[in-house]
Amino acid sequence: MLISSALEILKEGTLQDLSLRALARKAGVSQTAPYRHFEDKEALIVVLIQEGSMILQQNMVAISETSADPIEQLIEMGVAYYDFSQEHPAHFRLMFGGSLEDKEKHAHLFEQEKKGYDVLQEVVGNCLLKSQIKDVSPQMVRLSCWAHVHGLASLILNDVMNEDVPTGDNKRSVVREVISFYTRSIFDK
Amino acid sequence: MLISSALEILKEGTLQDLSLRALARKAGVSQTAPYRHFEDKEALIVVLIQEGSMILQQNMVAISETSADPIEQLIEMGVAYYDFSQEHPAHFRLMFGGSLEDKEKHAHLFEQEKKGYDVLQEVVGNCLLKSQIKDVSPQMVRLSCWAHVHGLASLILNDVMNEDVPTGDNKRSVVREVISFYTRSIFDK
DNA sequence: TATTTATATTGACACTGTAAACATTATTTC
DNA sequence: GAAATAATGTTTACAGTGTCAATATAAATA
Repeated sequence: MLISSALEILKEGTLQDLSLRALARKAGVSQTAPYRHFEDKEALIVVLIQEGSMILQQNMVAISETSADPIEQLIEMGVAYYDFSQEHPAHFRLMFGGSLEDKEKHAHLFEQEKKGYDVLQEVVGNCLLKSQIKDVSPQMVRLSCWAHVHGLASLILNDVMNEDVPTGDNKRSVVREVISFYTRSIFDK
Repeated sequence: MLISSALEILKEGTLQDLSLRALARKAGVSQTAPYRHFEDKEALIVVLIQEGSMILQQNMVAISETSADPIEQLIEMGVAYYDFSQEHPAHFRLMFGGSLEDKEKHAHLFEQEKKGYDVLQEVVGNCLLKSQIKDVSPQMVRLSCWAHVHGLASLILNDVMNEDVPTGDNKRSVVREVISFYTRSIFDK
């Protein structure tokens, strides 16, 4: 299918390397055939973003149900966010890399994102309740949480932190350690 | 000059819209003339990244000298990082958006980045000293700090957090608030 | 001045997005 | 089943792109 071909291309290349014509070639079809399925290239990207938002949101919800402790939930959601960035790097980059021209036009895309965001809201709220922190707005805290985990995922995905992040398998355990450190620092008293 | 023209184009467009030919047109010169100045498009991007790294590093160092308290330093450095992302969005995206094919080939680019990173290292080290935190690796903490601020800057730059981040001028004060909240949570006992 | 070097130009090739006109196939409706 | 309709595909074409090769000119140097 066209979409899976697109992901295949993005697996080892950037947005630049993704072309509707290459997709057509992969499908063994004429160059303009994909235009019967996507109005233009942006429409293809939109579909990919939708797909990615769906996967991410599902992962986050699923993870949030594996523990009763909100702080544990938050940590695992963070790790799940990182896992998503590693398992679906193309989706991740499209979703958060500013791939679209005018966000206004595609506001509906963020509906899905907002759902995952609401889950985060709830968990963060529970963490705050449990830890008797006052005088902070829950929105501010969830922004901080998301930013922390998002930055971690972004930096690692783009190979920016080679110095502090080891290569290979223990990368993930370092990520868990950092997220855990952050979360406990914020909420444990 | 070619570079400033490039930045002008990137000001209202993505990497896709930056073309050597458009640069040539802006300079009123033939389409292939820019190839006397840049071996290829990637070489242009490399120069832009170098420039960005320089600016960012200078800003960070300058800011770190305006206070004696390491925690204040760290907060101001975070805000400076955010300011950079807003004042030089094109540079920021190129530097951290995975614009280059093979990072290996351009390892020298990260020398500059490492310098800013060393400054961060030092400030974080001082924060840890002051706050008598034990049992954590300074590298892990600086990774967390950078990730937090980088995520914040990235999300805002890419319009992802419209819900929690107000539009306009008070955006910056929210950013300062979040960074301050984070830093104090981590280091103030 | 003569020679090297830096810069610019023209022309070409293989890509890309995308539009228009046309052809084929599949699906639905009678 | 036959006819009409919708979905899909093809060919051709245009403008824009990165980039190379060959050529010309201007600037700097010997």
